Amino acid sequence: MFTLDFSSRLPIYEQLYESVLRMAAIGALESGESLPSVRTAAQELGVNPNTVQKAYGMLERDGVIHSVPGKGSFLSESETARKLQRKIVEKNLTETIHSAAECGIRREEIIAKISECFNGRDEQA
Amino acid sequence: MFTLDFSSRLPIYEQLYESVLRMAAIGALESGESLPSVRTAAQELGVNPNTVQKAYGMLERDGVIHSVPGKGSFLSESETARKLQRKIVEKNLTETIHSAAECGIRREEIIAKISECFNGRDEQA
Amino acid sequence: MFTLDFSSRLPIYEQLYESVLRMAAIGALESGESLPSVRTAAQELGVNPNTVQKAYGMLERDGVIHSVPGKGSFLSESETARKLQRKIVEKNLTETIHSAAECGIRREEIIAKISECFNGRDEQA
Amino acid sequence: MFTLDFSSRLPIYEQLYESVLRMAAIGALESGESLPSVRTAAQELGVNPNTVQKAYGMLERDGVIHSVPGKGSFLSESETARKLQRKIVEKNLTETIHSAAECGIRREEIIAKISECFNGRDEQA
DNA sequence: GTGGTCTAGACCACG
DNA sequence: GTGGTCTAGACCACA
Repeated sequence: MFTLDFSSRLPIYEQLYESVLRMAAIGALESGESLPSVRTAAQELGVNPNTVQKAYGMLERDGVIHSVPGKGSFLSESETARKLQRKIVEKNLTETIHSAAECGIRREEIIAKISECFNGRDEQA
Repeated sequence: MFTLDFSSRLPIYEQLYESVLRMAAIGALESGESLPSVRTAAQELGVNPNTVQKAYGMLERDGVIHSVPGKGSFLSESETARKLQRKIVEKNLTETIHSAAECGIRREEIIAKISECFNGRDEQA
Repeated sequence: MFTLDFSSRLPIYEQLYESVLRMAAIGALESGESLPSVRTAAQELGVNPNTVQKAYGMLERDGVIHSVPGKGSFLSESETARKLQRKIVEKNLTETIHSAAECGIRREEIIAKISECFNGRDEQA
Repeated sequence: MFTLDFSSRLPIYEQLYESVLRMAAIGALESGESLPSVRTAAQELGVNPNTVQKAYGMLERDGVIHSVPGKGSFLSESETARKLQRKIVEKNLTETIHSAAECGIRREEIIAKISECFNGRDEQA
């Protein structure tokens, strides 16, 4: 379901947060769809329920999901997820490009990198 | 001297590492130039000497600086710093662009962002 | 019939309790009027019968309704509901105003808020 | 230092959150002032460090405090706390007054309540 | 010493 | 069964 990298420096709960957000943003999860329960997710991912709870808590705080005690956790309007995800990615982009510019990477090189990354993607659209 | 942000989530030693690396990469520090001693830097930056020591240690490990016992720390070939910095920035760029592509940001939007960031820079070159 | 907000943090049974109490207090339900059966209400509201049972139980405990075995639940003297509701609201008011006063909100601001809330209400009375 | 009510329905971490926020909002804590460490606060309050951590985490997320690993937790601009506190209290006021209006409490009664609550307060100003 | 993450396991309220 | 809170205790990174 969700991907975790235990050797990463990023906390597990943050990875899970991003994982759910990303899936919601790209439409792999739909509005109102129910997420795996805290315990189920914990078991499947091999982590402690508290860790999942923390990730779900952050997602709820940010309006991406809403948890109903006794019922489960559900995706809120997927538009919320899309907007949030986009905001995060844009922030990352701006920061990264700035730091690239600062150390003398030329505009053309970045654009070349973009082409690399988009290889085989645009053709689908 | 070097820039630190104490409210950042990045460890101080890592910020210091990046700060020295960046200054070396853009030529603000020259090959062979001497760095402030661990104690001096610690005092000026208002941080623990251990923290400076750790940053210097990492820089030495990566060949950016070299310590001469009893004399201090000196910048190695600035070309080393430039290469390393470039490698890091390119890695960041690739990752960021990939994640942007993954969540549906279009190629044109990224290029637009680049133009924003480079505004007023290219003219200087 | 009754209003429930499933995304609220308040338990459903408590929302239902308040909803019935409010309707009784404002006269939308009259003395002796029969309430929907536990099962009917549960079905219409899309909640678990246990939940309705719990709300009804609390209302009966507080003398707002009374159940006649085999016949159903009926509103008691609506005066009871009014008094209870009033007691609750007054308690809330006192607490809220106190906490507002504690953190430096001025008397005039609260009175202004009251005018906002009563806009278009007093005229009806 | 901070007040907790273990018999309250409000979670401890939320009580602690509100307690710190209130003290910051009324100026009992000043900008930049250091808060008791997680462990210290936990011991003094007789709760688990994790509980304090959760409260501190929420305060940091809301910009009221900022935690520096290895150094401690510090109050951010106290203006942030004041604004947040005010926003919360105003929301409570509006809700409470609305519900009072809904069940037929008259404007004058609420104003009378205000006078009760402000007894002995305004004279200080 | 500090904050931060994670686990294991208990208990409660809700449905 | 569900989510939510809390505890106890471990471990890490940082200063």
